Amino acid sequence: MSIRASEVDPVVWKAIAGSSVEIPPLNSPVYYFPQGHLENSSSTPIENYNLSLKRPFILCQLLAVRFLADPSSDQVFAEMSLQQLHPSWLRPRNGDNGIEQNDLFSYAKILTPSDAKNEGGFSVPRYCADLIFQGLDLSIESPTPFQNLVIKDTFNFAWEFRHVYRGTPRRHLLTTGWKRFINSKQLVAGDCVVLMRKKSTNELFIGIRRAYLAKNTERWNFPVAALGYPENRKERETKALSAIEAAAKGMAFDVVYYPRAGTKDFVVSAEKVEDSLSIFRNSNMRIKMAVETQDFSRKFCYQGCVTAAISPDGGTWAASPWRMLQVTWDQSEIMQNMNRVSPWEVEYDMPNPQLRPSKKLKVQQNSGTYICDSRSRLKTKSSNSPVGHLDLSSSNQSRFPASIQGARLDQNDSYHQVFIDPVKIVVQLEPRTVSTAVNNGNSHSENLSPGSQNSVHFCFGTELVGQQGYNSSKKDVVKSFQLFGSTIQMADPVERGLDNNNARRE
Amino acid sequence: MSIRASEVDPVVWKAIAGSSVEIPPLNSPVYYFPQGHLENSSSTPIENYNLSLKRPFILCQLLAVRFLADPSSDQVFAEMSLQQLHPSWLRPRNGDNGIEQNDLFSYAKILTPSDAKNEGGFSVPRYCADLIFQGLDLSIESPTPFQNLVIKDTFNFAWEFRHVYRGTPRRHLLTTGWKRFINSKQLVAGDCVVLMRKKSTNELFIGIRRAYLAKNTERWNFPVAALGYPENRKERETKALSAIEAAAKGMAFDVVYYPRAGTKDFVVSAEKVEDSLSIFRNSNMRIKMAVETQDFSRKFCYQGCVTAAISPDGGTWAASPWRMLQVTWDQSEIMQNMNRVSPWEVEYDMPNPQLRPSKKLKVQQNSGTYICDSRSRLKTKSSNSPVGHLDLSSSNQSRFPASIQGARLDQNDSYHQVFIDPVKIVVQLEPRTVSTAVNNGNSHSENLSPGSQNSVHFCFGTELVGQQGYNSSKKDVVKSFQLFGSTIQMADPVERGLDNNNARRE
DNA sequence: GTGTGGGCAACATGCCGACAA
DNA sequence: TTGTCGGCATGTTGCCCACAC
Repeated sequence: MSIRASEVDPVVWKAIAGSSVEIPPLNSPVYYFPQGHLENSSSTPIENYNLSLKRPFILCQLLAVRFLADPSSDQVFAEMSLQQLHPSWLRPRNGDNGIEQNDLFSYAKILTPSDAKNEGGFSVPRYCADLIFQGLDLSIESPTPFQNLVIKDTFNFAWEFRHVYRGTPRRHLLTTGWKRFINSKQLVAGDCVVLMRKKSTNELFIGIRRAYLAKNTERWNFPVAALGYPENRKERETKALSAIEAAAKGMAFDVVYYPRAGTKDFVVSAEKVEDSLSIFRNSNMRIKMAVETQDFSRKFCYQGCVTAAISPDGGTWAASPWRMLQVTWDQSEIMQNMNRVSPWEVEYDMPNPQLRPSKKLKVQQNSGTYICDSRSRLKTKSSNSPVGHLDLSSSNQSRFPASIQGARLDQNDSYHQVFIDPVKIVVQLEPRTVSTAVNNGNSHSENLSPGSQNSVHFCFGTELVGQQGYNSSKKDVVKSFQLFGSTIQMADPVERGLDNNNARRE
Repeated sequence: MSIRASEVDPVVWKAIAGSSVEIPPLNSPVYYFPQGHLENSSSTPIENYNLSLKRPFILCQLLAVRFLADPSSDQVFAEMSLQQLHPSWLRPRNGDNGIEQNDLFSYAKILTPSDAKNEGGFSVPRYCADLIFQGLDLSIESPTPFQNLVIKDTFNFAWEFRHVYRGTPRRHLLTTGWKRFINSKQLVAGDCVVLMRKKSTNELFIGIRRAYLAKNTERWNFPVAALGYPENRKERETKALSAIEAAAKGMAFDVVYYPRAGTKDFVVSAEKVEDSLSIFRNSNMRIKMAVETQDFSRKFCYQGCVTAAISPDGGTWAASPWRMLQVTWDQSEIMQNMNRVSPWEVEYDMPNPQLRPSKKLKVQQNSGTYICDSRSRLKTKSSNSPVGHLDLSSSNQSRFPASIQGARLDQNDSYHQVFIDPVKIVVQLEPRTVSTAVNNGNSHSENLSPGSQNSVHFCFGTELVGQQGYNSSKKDVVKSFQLFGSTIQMADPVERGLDNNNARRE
């Protein structure tokens, strides 16, 4: 596939991929989530894989990114080279992956039936014309002033369109050349075209993003070699599995990432993940999530309520934060397939802005030491313990004071215990003590008793870690492990029914 | 593929496949040539396979035939079920494989550029119209008398064509509907359409045979799933190889046969093969071969001269008669890719008709005993000797008197020795003594000396077998084996340069 | 401001006899 | 007899404005 794929200007790539896609900066530390990789590459449910991974996430360095487009489907995708990160290997940050510069205007429009009809042209919204076709001479006299535009696609193939500004009232239209374009690209109503103009050169670009929202429609018969075609799923799955295998061994590996509706970025900035996991949260906590509008040109914030944190209690994905949060959305009909999200996808509604960890605060706090970063990163790689898939050791507890300090600076001074029911595999969030922090006021389930459900304890926040570390007295029944700066306790399932406070700790 | 393939009326199938295709009668004994199977299924040169077969041909019984068409390419092909034949298993002959009945008129025409042009119609040759569209009312008054014809394709899909008889001078044309047909079938100039009418029902049929003569043209980009598409070659090759494996073990096996230019039938009537190999021949012998005209509706006889019999002197295909004869054709420019043919494909020019073994003579001779058949068939299966790929034993010499008698009745009383050069892998035919038979008069190379080339001796004719059998005195250097009623001597390569008569025999 | 429909002109398709090989 | 060409009728494409939401 690499042979056939074509390089795309990163800025153009990003505009086509959409605003919800985030490619971390080159050489930055990232978390690689095999679960997300499989979701993105395959149609097999995650549960059906029998992998043996030490942990469900791998801290990596993003060594290289290639921004590509698949000629057969005209869809953009990315290849990323990753390697498991050892802090001593960390290369100097070079934040430029090519898509940060702001040299591009872009406008996305979902094709209307009229746009996609075989006879007609393309109706250019006024805002789009002003933004992209700026500088056209519209004063040419009748009849039908027009000029031809040359717009390049992701393969640098130039398409010529006749642009007219006519009708009563006047409007912008692309006529001659448009039919050839939609036929050639096999576009139908509902697909999205992205019109772009590079500020510096005034070059015009056009990209397309097909409407793959409904997976089981006939649209999947379209020869989208790299995307949904069943024949290629197997191949992609195989690739993903061998990437995971290489990743687990610490070898450098390549992943292919297809931005498309329904799947998430599985290579996520380490900072983002750690921030999200170090933030205080509780059950029924109000959250919001920015979701792309249908034409993915803008984002819209949906609000909802965390009802549970769900994670398998065993197997490969045990205690994985991937899609950990179960959310009930206020507009549940719109957000039907968004019920499971990962912590770094959402923002927390904090009435008191002081409670929201800001990047600036973070930077101050970490200046010179990267306390928070090193804390969790060490956890993901320091363990040689063969017990299970995650670090189940307390070998890093000597670092906790630093992490506690870091957390305190974050003002996450309250902590919560999370109880996993090993049968339902549901983690219940329950607020515990509140020390210095102001509660967010939405925890109306504060007294909800997990009573009969506790067996594995997820502990968010950091004070708990310290307390656990120093308060633990019993052994051998409960396993504890480190997850992103939290100590996680795994109780023996037979202990189910015990009061939380009686859950044994190591 | 079988799932997608569609059954075709055997008579229609045969008309589309062409006159050079011969499917032996059901339950009849046939020879299966793995070489030919690979040629038909794959593009890999035969030499590159590393197979271990006891012999390069397998006597089988044709258990079943399915006449099919591939929906994606609209090409006909056949599936045959075969099983290695033990005489005791021979089922009663039931000669009806469905394609012997003569209930069909057919006419084939290669599409002209005008026929295939997107604008025009199809010009129906007068003979075709008389034969196929017989009974049309051509007396309808002007302007443009016409009537619509319904013609079914190989999938029983009915196409409607407007037939007109017009122009000055008058001619038959298919107009409306024709364009849709050629576009739908993706026909181009050079492809062939076969028009058919069933006599009994007056139903009309249409089949197509694509012009795959030039293999490395763009035409191979056409999605001919079952035929030339590289992706499917591998699959077909794998199927062929597993069929060969099963065949070698004596298990029943299925083969898929694609009639197409450049490859030959690889399941051939046993009688035909045996007849061809028991016929007297010599170097520079005049032969003729019936080759289909380009529209494969008729045959044309080309004449030529056998210059050599070529066969590998070792390996899987040692001494295989498949494409054994090297021929120089009188019209060499037309017959460019026909330089290698199998003996059963050609006829021998015999000025004296008494010398030509006729079927009637054969039947008389074999009545009740099938001497000739059982002779060669036993040879192909009687050996348990592990020495090499063919029978290298003399264990059947007790049967030779019968075979000699059979051969004598065939009046093949002269014999010839064939010398294989183990380096050039070329078998030279040389006439030896002529006893009762009249020479064909073309053997102007009678005195050509193979001198320095002899090492393996192919002996055609049967008297030689007897002579060899009784004259041999030396051992251990030369291996001899039975091939279709001939004893074949393999000399040690180091013996090259010896006079033929000194070649050691077992 | 923008989607859709009807009118209509320009264009493409494909049927025709003429002609020639 | 039949392949191909130019002519021309017919059907289709796609540009245009009007109108509606």
